[in-house]
Amino acid sequence: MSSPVRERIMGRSPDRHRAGVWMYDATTIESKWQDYWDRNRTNQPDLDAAESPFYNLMMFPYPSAEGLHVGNMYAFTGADFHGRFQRLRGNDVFQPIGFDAFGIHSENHALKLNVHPMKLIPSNIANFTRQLKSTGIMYDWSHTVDTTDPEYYRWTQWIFLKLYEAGLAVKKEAPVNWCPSCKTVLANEQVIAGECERCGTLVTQRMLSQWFFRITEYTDRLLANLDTIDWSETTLTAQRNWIGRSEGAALRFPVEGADPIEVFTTRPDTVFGATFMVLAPEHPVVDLVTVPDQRDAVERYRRESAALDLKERQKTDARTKSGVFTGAYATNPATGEPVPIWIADYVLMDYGTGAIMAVPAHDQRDFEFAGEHDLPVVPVVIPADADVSAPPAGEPDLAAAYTEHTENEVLINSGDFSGAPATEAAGRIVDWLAQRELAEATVTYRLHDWCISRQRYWGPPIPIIYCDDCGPVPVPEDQLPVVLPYVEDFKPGDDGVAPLAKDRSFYQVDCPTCGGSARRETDVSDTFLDSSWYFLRYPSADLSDGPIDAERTERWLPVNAYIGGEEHAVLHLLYSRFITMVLHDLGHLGFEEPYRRFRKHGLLIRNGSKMSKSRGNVVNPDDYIERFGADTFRTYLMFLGPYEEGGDFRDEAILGPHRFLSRAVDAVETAVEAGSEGFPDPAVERALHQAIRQVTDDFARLSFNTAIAALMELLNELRGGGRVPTLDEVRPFVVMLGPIAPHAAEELWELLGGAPSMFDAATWPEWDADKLITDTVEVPVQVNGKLRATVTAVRGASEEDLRQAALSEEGVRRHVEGSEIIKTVHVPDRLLNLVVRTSEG
RNA sequence: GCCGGGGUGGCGAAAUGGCAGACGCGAGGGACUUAAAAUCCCUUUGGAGUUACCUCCAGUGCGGGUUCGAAUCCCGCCCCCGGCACCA
Repeated sequence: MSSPVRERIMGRSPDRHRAGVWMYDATTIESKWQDYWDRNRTNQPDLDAAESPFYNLMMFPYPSAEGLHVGNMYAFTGADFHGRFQRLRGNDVFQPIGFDAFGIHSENHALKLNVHPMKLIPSNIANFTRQLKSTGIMYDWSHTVDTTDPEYYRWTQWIFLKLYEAGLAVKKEAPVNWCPSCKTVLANEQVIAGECERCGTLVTQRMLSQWFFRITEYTDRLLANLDTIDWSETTLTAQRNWIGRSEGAALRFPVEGADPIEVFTTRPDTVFGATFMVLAPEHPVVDLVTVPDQRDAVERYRRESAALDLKERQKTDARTKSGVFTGAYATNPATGEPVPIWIADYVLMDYGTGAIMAVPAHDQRDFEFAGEHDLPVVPVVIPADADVSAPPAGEPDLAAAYTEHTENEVLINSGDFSGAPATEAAGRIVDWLAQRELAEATVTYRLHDWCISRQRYWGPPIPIIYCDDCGPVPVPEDQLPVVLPYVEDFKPGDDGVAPLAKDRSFYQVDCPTCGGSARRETDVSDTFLDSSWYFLRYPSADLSDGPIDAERTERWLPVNAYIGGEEHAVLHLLYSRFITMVLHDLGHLGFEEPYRRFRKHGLLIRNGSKMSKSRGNVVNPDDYIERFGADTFRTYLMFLGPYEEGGDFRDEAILGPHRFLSRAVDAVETAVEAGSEGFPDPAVERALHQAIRQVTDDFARLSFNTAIAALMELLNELRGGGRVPTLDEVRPFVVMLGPIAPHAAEELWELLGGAPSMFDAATWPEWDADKLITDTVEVPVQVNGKLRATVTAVRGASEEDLRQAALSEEGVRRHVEGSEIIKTVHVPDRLLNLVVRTSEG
């Protein structure tokens, strides 16, 4: 009762009944070990000499003013379980953290609070740091990254210059997504269903001169390399879909007064059914071909569609497709027939060639358009089993004309190709047209170049100077960083001019080349550029004369394990792959894929929807950590459900993990008091080895909920029937508890006489296959696949022995009597199934 | 509409071709206690029959199929969640 051991751990304090539940003194233990780790640099691997480096990365947070929320912590805790597991397995684990603190997100928040981001961000970071340190996550705080630190973004700017030198950063006038509320350009990836990702405002289109990274130069590699990296399958699929490779053909439709109009199609086999063409309203050919009579109507339509915001343009009822005839005709390259040229806003200028051949019989949208504007519909593909000899004639039946593309189709109404299978005809038609230079096989991608210009304040200035005489001049490397100046009025203007354009002392400079008067670029770069290389910086965060140290990078990268949210599957994860590839090609990196392994974690659900700030259902972890301790909260979060699928946050369930840890402490304390050693009980020893096998496998595949369940089961076994476990029994248990509840595990490890820190001293237990084997096994016996009995048999018992044992069971006999056993299925030591047929039946 | 992930007790879940519901929450009962809390023990899918014990039937969103055997594999639906969306 009052043994020194108990005094020591529990302190016999009134605190033992916290949260209405008995518990060990988590507060004291957790601060004790956090101090210990800090003082002894426990979490700082030797970056220059580690022999078994393991880079365990998690997605760094944006430090919001609300602080760390449980969703962040869920992500980090899973990654920490994995990192600590790797550490106990003998690896030198580098697990850094940082802050993605630039960007519209932060800036908007500063605007809302009316606090300058240069004041707000540091205090947010301080708060995040405090919270993160309370979670017991194994961060190396000596190598953090803050993207707003000039010593960091100096190298972000350096990367821009490298791309510029390589011709991969170009300025071009382009229609861009414009958010009227955020007053800035958005990348396609930031437009969600026609709305701004940040504020939900409807996005409009504008023409602006912008800096683009030519990521489209890398599409093939970005796609092909996906087959070589070990990532969550769903993430790979998301990236493949985003890159959006589609194979097809470019077909040219000759037209008078202009070059032939090129279209892209994935179905060249349907070209005989192309009865009209549709161009995007902005398409340059429109000006050349529109007949005088139609000019007014065309101009009006163009103005109308330009004024529509994206959302409006997209949600237009599909059955009322607007459009205007240009009065001009092109020639269908296959039929030689004239086809009318229309413009319509359902054709997008920035996909394919901005023009389509319309095949109304076989495309839903073209069909609707034809119906709306009374255009001819000619079916050219029918199922192979349909009646080819009787093609539809006379008035086209619009409702019937539309057919889905299916396998086993053949062509009709297609000249010499009629009767040919559609898939095969596609290639032949392209070849046939190619002979007359009217077609070629091509590939089109959905992926666009990456617009990195932002007409905002809170980002790294783009390091370019415009000189009247020399043109755009890159800022010389030795003049980096181009420091973001303090600007009192950092609000964006709605004229598309960045806040920095109001600061003459910033933009007025001499040309670095000719010395003449020049003007700095006043746009800043996209936040995704900041985060596209942060993981490269971590190991070299203490380096000031370069972005990365070659030797350290060689030792630690590529990243061994990256864990993060699926929401970044197509943004950050694509951009960072691209930047890594470019730096590789420019000779700065020895690898071209940044993350060897990526696993997405699931979403935390609360009240039926995902936990996010925009849904207002976020939970702050501070209260839980204070009431139950970080160890309990960590265990609870990972016990909710499968880590890769997410979980339902219901806090009443936290008592389970809480009791588990309290019982674990109690078990080790009683073991130390009793002081017994060895493995006196074979059943318990077997349970221990089973648990080691299960927990080891589960940690390796991030199945944390089942790993915790296995340890709970083991603990129940160790304490079953009031049993006092031995020291040898609890030792491996404590080690396996390490990744889950590191503070408690350290305390118990020390109590067991181990040298701190356990993460240096302890080794992960091994399971012994011999110890798992029992002399006898319980074999389920089925009759016709239904369980009828379980028989105890010696391991490796023969089918005949099992059969005899089974037939002596009352429950089996009842179902076999009066029937004939026609077959026996025997899975050694696992199952016996007797298949019977009723004799009288 | 398209892509991805799901649907199993009152709840979170486990089991990936071989004993469905491990582990935990909640609930009910009991022990301890003056009492409460905490702790410990038992019960907990539904139905039926026998009530020491146990037996039978049904059951993993719905309908089919493959198999000696299906939550798991195949086909066709329905519903929920997340993402994308006139992508030619």
